[in-house]
Amino acid sequence: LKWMEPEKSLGHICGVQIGDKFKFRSQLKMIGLHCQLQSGIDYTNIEGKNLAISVVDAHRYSNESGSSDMLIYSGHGGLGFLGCKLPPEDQKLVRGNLALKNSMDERTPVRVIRKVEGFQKNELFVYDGLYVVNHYTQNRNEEGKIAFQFHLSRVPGQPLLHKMLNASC
Amino acid sequence: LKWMEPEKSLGHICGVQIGDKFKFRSQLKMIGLHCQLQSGIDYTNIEGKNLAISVVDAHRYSNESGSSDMLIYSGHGGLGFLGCKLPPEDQKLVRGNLALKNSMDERTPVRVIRKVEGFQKNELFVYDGLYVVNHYTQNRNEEGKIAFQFHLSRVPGQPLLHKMLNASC
DNA sequence: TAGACGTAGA
DNA sequence: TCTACGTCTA
Repeated sequence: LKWMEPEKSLGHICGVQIGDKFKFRSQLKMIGLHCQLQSGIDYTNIEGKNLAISVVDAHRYSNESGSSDMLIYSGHGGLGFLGCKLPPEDQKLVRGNLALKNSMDERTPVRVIRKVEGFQKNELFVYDGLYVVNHYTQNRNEEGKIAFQFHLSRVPGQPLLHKMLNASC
Repeated sequence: LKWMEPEKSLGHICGVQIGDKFKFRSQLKMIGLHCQLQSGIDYTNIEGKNLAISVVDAHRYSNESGSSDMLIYSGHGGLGFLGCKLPPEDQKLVRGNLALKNSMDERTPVRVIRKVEGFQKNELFVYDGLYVVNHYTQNRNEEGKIAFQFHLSRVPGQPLLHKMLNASC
């Protein structure tokens, strides 16, 4: 018996609800919510174009979350993650970054998973539902290197995450 | 129900035989053969002294295995593993390195697990039985940094590993 | 072959 | 907080 890789798809995953919690990235992969074990941006080829299907905000880059329905997600690459000892480089519009741009162009939904503080300092990954990429910026960071920021907004009409979290306490 | 960490102990593990194969480091940890997920040297405090209980040779450092009953195991640290992009440093006689020295002084056995090529390029971890640390050297490597090498020899009277591997093919 | 928002223990 | 002979995908 061989485990079948779940097919990568856009939008909600059958059986997974907003507020569902997971301890390990491997669990996100198992159920097909986010199929990358370490990479923050997951994407797949849909009709010849690479589209982002999910992102994990584990606070390893300097993301920002102004309000509960906004997320500013840093692009990958450039060795810009917090605590990296290697000299910084420019980020490039490739792989996950390019996929997020394509998702913006196509206005396709992106699943968002957030790492949150759980009971007794345990950290958990929580499914926060669907977002769309409104736009992205390409700036130079403090080290003078190119860095992307993708501005996501939560698709309206979904249950509020903090209410789901409180409900399950 | 909570999974109990196996107690770290010297010598053979009950139920594990020489030649037993494992795909993941997490499995070595589960059965208590080697309780570090990434670290190559596992050790524990026995009567006030840190003694090495197991090492994994995954060929990430420049180890040498002259014959089937010898193993020259590189110390950890100093960023000396193959492919490391950071500037090299001196290794220090701490943690795993110190534990291997202590094991030498006490002549206590050290379990050896080797990563080997399996069927169709699959790599596997194989239990190779008990070794003792005969001596260690402290040299300067090509970059002029201090590096340890621990010289282990296989405890006599154990089944030959290659015979066990052939037997299970 | 290299990159990647991991994970647990010291 | 930092280290560490991992593990998977592209």
